[in-house]
Amino acid sequence: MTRKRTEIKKIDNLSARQVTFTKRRRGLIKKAHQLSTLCDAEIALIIFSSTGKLFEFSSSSTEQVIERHINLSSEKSLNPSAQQQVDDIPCALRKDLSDRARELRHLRGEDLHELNLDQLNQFEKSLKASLLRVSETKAGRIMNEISALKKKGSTASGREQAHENERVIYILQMVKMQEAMRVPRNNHLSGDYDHSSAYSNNNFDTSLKLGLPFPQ
Amino acid sequence: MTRKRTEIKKIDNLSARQVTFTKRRRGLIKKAHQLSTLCDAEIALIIFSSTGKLFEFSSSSTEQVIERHINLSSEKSLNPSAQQQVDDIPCALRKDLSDRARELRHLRGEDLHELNLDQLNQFEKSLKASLLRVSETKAGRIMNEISALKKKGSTASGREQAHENERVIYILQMVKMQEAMRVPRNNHLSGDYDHSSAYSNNNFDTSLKLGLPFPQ
DNA sequence: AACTATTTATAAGA
DNA sequence: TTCTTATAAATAGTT
Repeated sequence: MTRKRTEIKKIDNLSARQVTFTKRRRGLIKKAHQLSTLCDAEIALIIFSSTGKLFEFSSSSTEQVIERHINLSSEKSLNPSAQQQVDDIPCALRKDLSDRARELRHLRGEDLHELNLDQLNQFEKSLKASLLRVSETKAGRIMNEISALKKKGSTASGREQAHENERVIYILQMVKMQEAMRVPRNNHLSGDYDHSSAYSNNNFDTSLKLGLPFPQ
Repeated sequence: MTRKRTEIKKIDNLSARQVTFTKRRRGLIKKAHQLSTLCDAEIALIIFSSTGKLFEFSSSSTEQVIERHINLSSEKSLNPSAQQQVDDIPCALRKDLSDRARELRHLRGEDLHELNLDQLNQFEKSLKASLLRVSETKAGRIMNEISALKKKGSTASGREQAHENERVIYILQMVKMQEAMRVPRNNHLSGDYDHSSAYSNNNFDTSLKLGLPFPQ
């Protein structure tokens, strides 16, 4: 929407993504407010950033709009059990609990035998996505540390400098660690993998030798 | 916002209001979609027109976003007693639920800002451990497939062979995939996995060398 | 955090 | 309703 036409796909660069998120989030909430005012509409807008931070706008209260939405949905759904009474709630809760417990076990790498190969692959994918997020979060932290240091560095003097130097060394270690622990980005299942990235430092034997009478 | 600057207050004229509602509703949903795509955000947008008609947009499912919103709200509120029913059991359950929800969010790479750098490193470690287990599990599956084939191969004859070949190709793809999706070995900082898994039951005469992260 | 060149959204008119 | 168009508003890249 300016300087250049923007393609609508995930922004790779973390800081650019954060900036765009802030700008567009504000714009979106502003528009939501305008629509609710101009046209007397009831609106709830819930936004979770990729880091999990919550932003919301609501013309009345988010809970109220959610309730209205749920009421309408459950009216639509021909499932009367969805409207259980007090007695059923613990039951549903229990189900929820055990579902989550199961997912947790899997995410911790436990009971993986319950999953088939496709599910395992799916799972590996999402674990990698999580790792990527952790990396990004760490990278963000480290950048903040560095820019804070830079600022401070210009005003630091005398004995402060010593402590600061230690801090710099610590951060450099963090950066190295971050480098070393980076996970390859490609996680598509089929075809052409990018072996050029991130695999240069692995010390596994990657040769595949199968004594079967079939082409590799 | 054109031809004339628009004052943000309820539009008196009904048909003008309806026209504006339609236009701006579309615009808003478009923007919400763009934000969710560009910045990898999870968004739910619920719009009730003044006549009570529901319009909604959600990057995943509205219910999912609502649930996340509710979880976060109930976690934040330090007043659990207000949400509780007569029993203690639902209380404990609810607590359990939200604890697990929180851990799940972290494991999915959400809300990582809640963690400090050390916790992030810890977390990265456990994610990698999980990934390793997934790899191992997949490797085990693949090995089993191969040895099953081997056994069958000796007795297979004629037309069975064709189907079997397909199966082998499938497995080879799995093996390749396994290769490509492997995570680089952990480094000094994140530590020390136990690589002493008992994967030496190599009881078929075909030599299989997989770049698996444990000793053969 | 501010600027600005452009793109995008949209109010009014056809 | 749909399309057109003049203009307001949003915003990507830059500083």
